[in-house]
Amino acid sequence: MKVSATEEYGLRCLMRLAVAWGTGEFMTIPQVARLEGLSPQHVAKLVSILRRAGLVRSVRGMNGGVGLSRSPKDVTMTEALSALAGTPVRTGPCIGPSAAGCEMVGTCGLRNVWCRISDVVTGVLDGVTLADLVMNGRPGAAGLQQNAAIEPARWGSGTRG
Amino acid sequence: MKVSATEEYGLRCLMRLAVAWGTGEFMTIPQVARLEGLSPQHVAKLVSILRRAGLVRSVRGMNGGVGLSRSPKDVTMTEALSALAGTPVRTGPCIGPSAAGCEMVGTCGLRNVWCRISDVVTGVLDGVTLADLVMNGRPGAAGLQQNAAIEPARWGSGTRG
DNA sequence: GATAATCTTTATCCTTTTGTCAAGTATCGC
DNA sequence: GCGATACTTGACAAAAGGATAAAGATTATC
Repeated sequence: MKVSATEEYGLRCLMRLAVAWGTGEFMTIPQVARLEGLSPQHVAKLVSILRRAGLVRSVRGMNGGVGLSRSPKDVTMTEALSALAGTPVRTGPCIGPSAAGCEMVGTCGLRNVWCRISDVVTGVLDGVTLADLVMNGRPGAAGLQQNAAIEPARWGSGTRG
Repeated sequence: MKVSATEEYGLRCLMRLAVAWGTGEFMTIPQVARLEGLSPQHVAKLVSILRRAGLVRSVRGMNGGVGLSRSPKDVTMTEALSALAGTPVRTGPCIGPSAAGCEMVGTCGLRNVWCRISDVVTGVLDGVTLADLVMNGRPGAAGLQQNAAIEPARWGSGTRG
């Protein structure tokens, strides 16, 4: 069971935008890329996925940028992962060639476990918002804000969207 | 977050062997392959992983076969998935190129969530044995035994290992 | 000892996932 | 309008994971 790179990096980008939401609102893709150590094109691809899912808004042209389309407090990890991977937890029950011939549908013990796991994981993810991620449930979030300040958004005073 | 094919099929093979443990003890790789709709070579590879991990025992030569090395009641899904994938849950916290430059180690909200998820998933997996998987927690396991009877093990009377 | 049945191992191919490149489109400021 | 800045998109390359093929090693039976 594994978290894909797209999920991990996509969430990290969302966290950066969540920090920016509290400071200068929008960031540019190169800024996010630099902070995360990724190429701008890579971040652009992740952002485009998130934009199509409605989690991120973008403004093209000079002084453009990307930002969350709503408050970090209103975006759960379940939503974020669903956007990035289609569904937060992709388990069997019957993947691959044996699916068609699986004579155990409905009574499959393995399937039952996958369902339980999906439930408990979704339970955790539902309870965590982007705001929680950034605040980390404790005052340590100051460290995050510091990082954001390295490359402050330039449009802090503008109203956007 | 996703369960890999190796994990899914590996567990299914273990379930077949768990059923055989209660009937004729050992099965051949082609038998397991036929029941699961996989190629014998593919099953052989999965079995070899499980064998190296100590979960499966094999006997070469004529009348050989593969079987669990201990009772299905003593093998948890945590063990099985650890054998098949190195660790039951592979999440970040810091995967890929941004790992080295991650300035948030220790205070990373995302990492904390991954840890919580790993904990709850492991909690479920620890509580499920191969015997539970096969019995499905209810009397329906009869269906499984029927399937096993399609290709019964031939060495039911022999003592092995 | 020869043969057939069976597991073992290595190499190879295919598919999916990741990541990059390059061309395109939109906006602002002059 | 022109150029600089930024996002958008589709094609492509690299890497990882999944599946197959083929040759090898081992054992029971005759």
